[in-house]
Parts: sequence; C-alpha cells; structure tokens
Amino acid sequence: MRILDSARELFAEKGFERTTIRAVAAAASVDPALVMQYFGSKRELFSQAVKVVPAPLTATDTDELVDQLLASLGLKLGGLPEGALAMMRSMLTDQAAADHVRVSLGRQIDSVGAALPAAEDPQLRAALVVTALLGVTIGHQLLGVTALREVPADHIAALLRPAIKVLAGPPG
Amino acid sequence: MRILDSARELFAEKGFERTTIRAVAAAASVDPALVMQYFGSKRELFSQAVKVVPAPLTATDTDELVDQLLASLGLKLGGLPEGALAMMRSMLTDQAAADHVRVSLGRQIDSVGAALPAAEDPQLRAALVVTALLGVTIGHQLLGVTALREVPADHIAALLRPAIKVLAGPPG
DNA sequence: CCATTCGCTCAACACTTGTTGACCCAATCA
DNA sequence: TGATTGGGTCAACAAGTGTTGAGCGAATGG
Repeated sequence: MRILDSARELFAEKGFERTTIRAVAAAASVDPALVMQYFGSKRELFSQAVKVVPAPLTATDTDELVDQLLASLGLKLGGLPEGALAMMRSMLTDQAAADHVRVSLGRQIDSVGAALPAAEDPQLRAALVVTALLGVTIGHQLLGVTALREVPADHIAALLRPAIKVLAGPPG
Repeated sequence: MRILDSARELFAEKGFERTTIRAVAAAASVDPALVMQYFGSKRELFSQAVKVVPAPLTATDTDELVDQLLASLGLKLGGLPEGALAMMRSMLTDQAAADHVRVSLGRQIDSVGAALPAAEDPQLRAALVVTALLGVTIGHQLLGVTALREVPADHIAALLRPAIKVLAGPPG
C-alpha cells in the first residue's frame, strides 16, 4: 500500500518521533485523517510499516553462521530491508523500538551462542559478535561514515569474516 | 552548574528530541525561562551539555592503540562520560548530533588508519574497527542488551582485543 | 428515484513544544 | 530615602502534534 511505503521510508529516514502523520500522508498524496482511519494510531502505523520477518539462523558450522549473520545485518549484497532500517533508526530514542530491538537481538544472540564452538562465554561472545556487526551496519547505513560509504558490502564482509571467527572463539 | 547536569542526564537518557526544556528546568528546580536566559536555545543547551574533549590517540604500536580505542569507547573501566552518551543517544535522529558524531568518528578512523600496520585498506579496516566497537558500546550502554549487562568492561575488552587485532590487519 | 452506505476530506480540538516580553523583588548605589 | 540594576518568574504566544467528529459526494440497493 502507498501509505505503508511512504511511512516506512520516512520512519527509516527520520525515525519515529520526527516522522509526522501529516508528512506520511503528504508523501502518499492522501489526507492525514485517512491514515488514522486505516491504522488507528501513529504507533500502529509504525508497527505495520516496520514489520519484518527476521530470517532464522539455520547454520550449523561457523563459516555458514558468519555468512548468515552478515546477511541478516545487511552487510552482504542487498543491504537491509527498509523496515529494519526504520526500526534501527528509532531504537535509541523510542522505548517501543528499543524493546523490540533488544529482544530481537537477544534472540539472535541466543541462536549464535548455541551455535558457537563450545568456547568459554559463548553467550557473551555471541553478544559481542552481534553488537559489533550492528555497529558496522549503523556506521554504514544509518550514520554514513565516509570511510564506509561506496564500499561494496562483500568487501566489508570479507574483511570482517576472519575477525568474527576469532571473536566467536577458538577454532573448533 | 545544576542546569547543565540535569540537561546532560536527560539528554543521555531520552535524546535531544524527547528532552524538553521544561523537564530540564524541573530537574534542576529552576524556571524554564531561566534556562533560556542562560543558554539562549535548546540547541545551545545541548551543545554545552554534551561538550566533551575526546582524548587524542597517541599510541604507536597496535596493542596500545587497541587499548586506547577500547577506553575511548567506554569499554574499559569507567564507561563513557555522560555527555558522550547523550551525543550517541541522539545521533540517529538528530541531524546536528549525527554530523558531530560522523566527523568525530571520521577523525578517530583517520588516526587509527594512520597507525595501522601497512595492510591493504588501512582506512577501511580502521573504520570497521571503530564502528564495531561503537556497536558494542551501543548494545552495552544504550540498548542494555541483556547478555552484556553486568559484564565487567575489562572482560569485554579482553575478548575483543584479539578480534580487533585481526580486523586491524595482518600482524605487522 | 430516493435512501443508504462507504470512502474520503475538512476543520477543529486539546495538548505540548520552544521561545519571549512584561514584570517582580531584593540588593546596590547615590 | 529613592532610583536603578539584575537575577529570576509568570503568563502568554505561535507553531506543530496526534487525533476526532461532522460532513461531503459518489456508488449502491431497494
């Protein structure tokens, strides 16, 4: 739907707070009241707009796991779906978004921790892997750090891979 | 000053947008108009409140560099100054904060890139090191990722160190 | 042909925000 | 004592917000 697309785009660009119903409506060439009629509230519009199904991690060996992680954080070809960007954009300033991201990352960390070679602190190592990748994604997609702009995602992935494997634990 | 302390605290907790002059004034037991009289505008109050002098990187060898990086991103004892947290909290949703962080990270990346062993892509590797650490800090300090809470900063630093060295490039 | 529904729009409400100008009141000074 | 200054407060403004309820016009159904 046109409204959801405009909403997703604006939420990804400006975050929850700074995106107004009126702006979404204007971007979709529609009356603000219509947005309310369809979605009931700004929060609900946000929820619908950012809805994204996280691909579950199905990897068994570490190599595959790293690749799936890189992909799920947009560090391989294709980048992130705009809904995920919208969620990330708001996660530091919106309680609901923060909660969602926290449990979402938590789940991912649990998966990764379970899949890690039985090093010490698998849960902690997993958390570091995931948050480190999150940081790269933020710098790349949300902050536009200049040294990362225009760098193809695979190149980034290639440089990250060995470091992640070290962080994941002693080679099993 | 009491106003600046309250402002810093609130900015760090809620970000620029969601922190109101009235809330800052109330927290400092002061009239909102007085805050304006002292600082002229909310933006200026923010600037003064988050002002923080980034410790320059003076390291020569990689080990020392990594330690300084960990420290400057709050991953060693002491955590980050509240002003830095406030800046980071707002960086995804406030243009001015985003600009500030981008150039600040850019500077840090340049320093790190210059100090790296002459691997290929030193600038890019430096950017990945810095943003990865940024991500861990966000997860730890701003998002409260459960697997990272209550973990002493040195422990985190210890696990990160080897991975960072790998990411920084082939051992010189 | 009239009544009714349904998608949509308009204008407005209630509230919050940053910001300002008039004002007050105690201390200073002549 | 009387005038003046200066730190501090009060009430208000103008703009922007999410949200709502009355109403419009066209399609639908009898």
